[in-house]
Amino acid sequence: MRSDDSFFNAVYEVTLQVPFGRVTTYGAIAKAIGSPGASRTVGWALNNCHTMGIFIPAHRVVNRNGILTGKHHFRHPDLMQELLESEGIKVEDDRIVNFEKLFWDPCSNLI
DNA sequence: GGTGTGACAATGG
DNA sequence: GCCATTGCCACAC
Repeated sequence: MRSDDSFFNAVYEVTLQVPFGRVTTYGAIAKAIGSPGASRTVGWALNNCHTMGIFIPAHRVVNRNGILTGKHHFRHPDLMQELLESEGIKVEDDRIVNFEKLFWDPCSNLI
């Protein structure tokens, strides 16, 4: 930390800016922060987010297939689906329903 | 400074 | 159309 947390911070910023009831992908976030190939590192950053002691709506972040890959990394595996359903997003078989419609591109909606 | 890993993505068979 | 492999970038040891 404190070395190049700009990358991590960028990931958190984008993730926090995901609108209510919307979801995005690791690749989209990576691209939005200027590293389209760092999709894996995005997940890494989110994993460190809880290590830092801050909360990130990672439940809105899924892989390009719309699958809740990292749900198991939450405090409770079901919490991810709970939050998504609470936002009006339907999750079936750990997958986002109407993922294409709910997909939010930070690069297009960035302020 | 090199190696391994990590919640992915894209391509090939 | 699905399974397996490689590639990306950044961080931890």
